Amino acid sequence: MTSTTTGSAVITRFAPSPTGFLHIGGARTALFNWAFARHCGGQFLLRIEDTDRARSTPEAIAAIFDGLDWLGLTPDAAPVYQHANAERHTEIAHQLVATGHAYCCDCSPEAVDAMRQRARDAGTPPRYDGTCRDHDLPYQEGKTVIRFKTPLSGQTQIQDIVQGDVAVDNAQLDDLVLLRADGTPTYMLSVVVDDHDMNITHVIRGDDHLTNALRQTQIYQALSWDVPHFAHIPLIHGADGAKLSKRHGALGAEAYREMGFLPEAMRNYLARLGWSHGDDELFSTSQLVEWFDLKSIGKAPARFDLEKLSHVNAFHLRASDDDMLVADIVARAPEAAPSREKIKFAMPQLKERAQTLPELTQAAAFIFAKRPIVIDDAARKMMTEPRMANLQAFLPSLEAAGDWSESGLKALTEAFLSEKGLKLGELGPALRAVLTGTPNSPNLYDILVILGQQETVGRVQDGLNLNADN
RNA sequence: GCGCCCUUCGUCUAUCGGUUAGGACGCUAGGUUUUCAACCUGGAAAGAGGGGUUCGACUCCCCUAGGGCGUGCCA
Repeated sequence: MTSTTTGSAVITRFAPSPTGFLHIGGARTALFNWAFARHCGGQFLLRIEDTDRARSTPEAIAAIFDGLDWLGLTPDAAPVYQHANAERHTEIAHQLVATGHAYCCDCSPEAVDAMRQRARDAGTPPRYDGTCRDHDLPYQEGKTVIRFKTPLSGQTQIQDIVQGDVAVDNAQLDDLVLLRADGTPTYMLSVVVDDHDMNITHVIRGDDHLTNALRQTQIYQALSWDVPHFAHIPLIHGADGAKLSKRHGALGAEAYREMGFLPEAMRNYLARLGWSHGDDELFSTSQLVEWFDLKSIGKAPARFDLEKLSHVNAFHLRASDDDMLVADIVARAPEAAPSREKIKFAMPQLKERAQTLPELTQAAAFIFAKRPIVIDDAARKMMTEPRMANLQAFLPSLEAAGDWSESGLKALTEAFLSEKGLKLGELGPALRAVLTGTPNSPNLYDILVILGQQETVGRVQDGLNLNADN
C-alpha cells in the first residue's frame, strides 16, 4: 500500500539536472511547482541534480538560476546541491543492504547487457536476471554495485494527481543500481533520499518520470518512508508534434527574453499549456496563483505555439508600466535617450503597435531617427505624385504655423484642405510617410506634435527632395 | 520487443451522460480609420476508427490505429 504524506504545509521542488540551459519544458515544470506552492501558501525549493559529475557544468547551473530569476520563480530557500548529500545517499544504500532490501552485485556491465538482450529476444522485459541477488556478496568499492531488490511478484502502484492510478507488474521492473561501482549514488536513490530529507510533499515533474515514480515508490516503501504526492505533467512538444526541437521552442529561457517576451507573459502562456481555468486565457500572475490547482492539468502533451505566445505578450505589454517600457527602448537604442519624454507621450499608441519589446522599439524609432530618415517600401507607396504635390503646397502652411498644438495643427490642416477642396486621404498618407518612414505609425497630429515644427518641416523637405530626385 | 500514458477545430483548451460541442490564437469577410495597428461584428474549422453499455454518449467499457514516454553503473 502506498502511504502518503500527511503534513500540513505544502513543499514543492524543481529539480533540474544542470546539463544545459533552462529549456521551456523545465521552465513550465518550475512554474507549476512554484504556482502550486504559492497557491497553497507553501514553499518552493530548488535542487540541482548534479550527481552526474561528468555532465554537470557551472554554466548550466548559472543558466538555471538566471532563467528562474528572469521568470520570477524565486525559491524560498537556498538551492540544494544533490552532490553534497552523496555521503548520506551512500549510507542509505548500505542500510538497504543491511535490511535485506538491496544486495551487492559484481556482474560486469557487459554481462548485464547480454542478459537484457536475451530477455528482449525472448519477448520478456529486459532486466537484470538476479544472478547476485542471493549470493550475499560483500561490498567492495570498485568491484561491486548495490542493487535494489525489486519485488519479484505482485505490482506497484501510485496515485498520481494528474495521471490517476497507475500500476505496473513488478516483473516489469529491474533491480536497479543504487550505488555505482565507483561508490557514487545514482539518481534513483538520490531523489528519494533528498525528497524525503527536504520534506517534499508534492513531486511535480515531467511525465517522463512516471515509471521512475513506481520504482521510487518501492524504495520509499523499503525505507518505510512516506511516499510524497506525485503529479506527472505531460511534456511539451514542438509545433510539428514531435519532440521539442531547437527551432520549435527548445530554447533556453534567455532566448525568449532576448526575443522580447515579458516574464509575466511567459508565466501566463506557459501556465495555459496543459493547465486551464475555464475559458480564461489572459490573466495576471496573481490570478494564476489564486486559481492554480493540480487537478486542472490535462494528460495530453501540448504543442508550443509562438504565435499565441506573441498574442499573450501583446496583452501584457499593453498592461505594462510606460516608464518601464521607455527605459527598455533606451536600453535597446541608446540614441533614444534624449527623446524619452516624447516616447513616453506616444507610448499609449506605440503599445498597440507592438507584440514584443523589439517591436516596440521599432514602433518608436521614427521619434528619434536622424534626418534624412529611411523610408521603407510600404511608405513609399503612399507617396504618390498627387499627394506629394499637395504636400508641396502644404509646406508653407507648416512653416508659417504659429500654434503647434494638436488642435492648432488640426485646424491648420483642415483649413488647407477645404481651401484646396481636398480630403485628408489626398495628403495625409504622404505626410505620414515622409515623417515616419513607415505606414505603421500613430495618429498624424500626434506625430507632428512629437516631432516639433523644425523637425517636421525638415523631414517634409527631405521627402520632397527625395521625390524630386526620382 | 515489453510496459505505461495520450487522442475534441491547424494550435491551446472547455465539457464532470442530455449543449445548435463553448472560448482563445491563427485564418477569413466586413465595419471603423489619413496609414499601420488596436478595436467591433460575422464566417469557415473538431469529438482518430470500430464495437459495446445506456432511453441517450465527446463523456463509461473493449478492440484497432496513430503518437509520446520508459525500458542505463543518465537524470
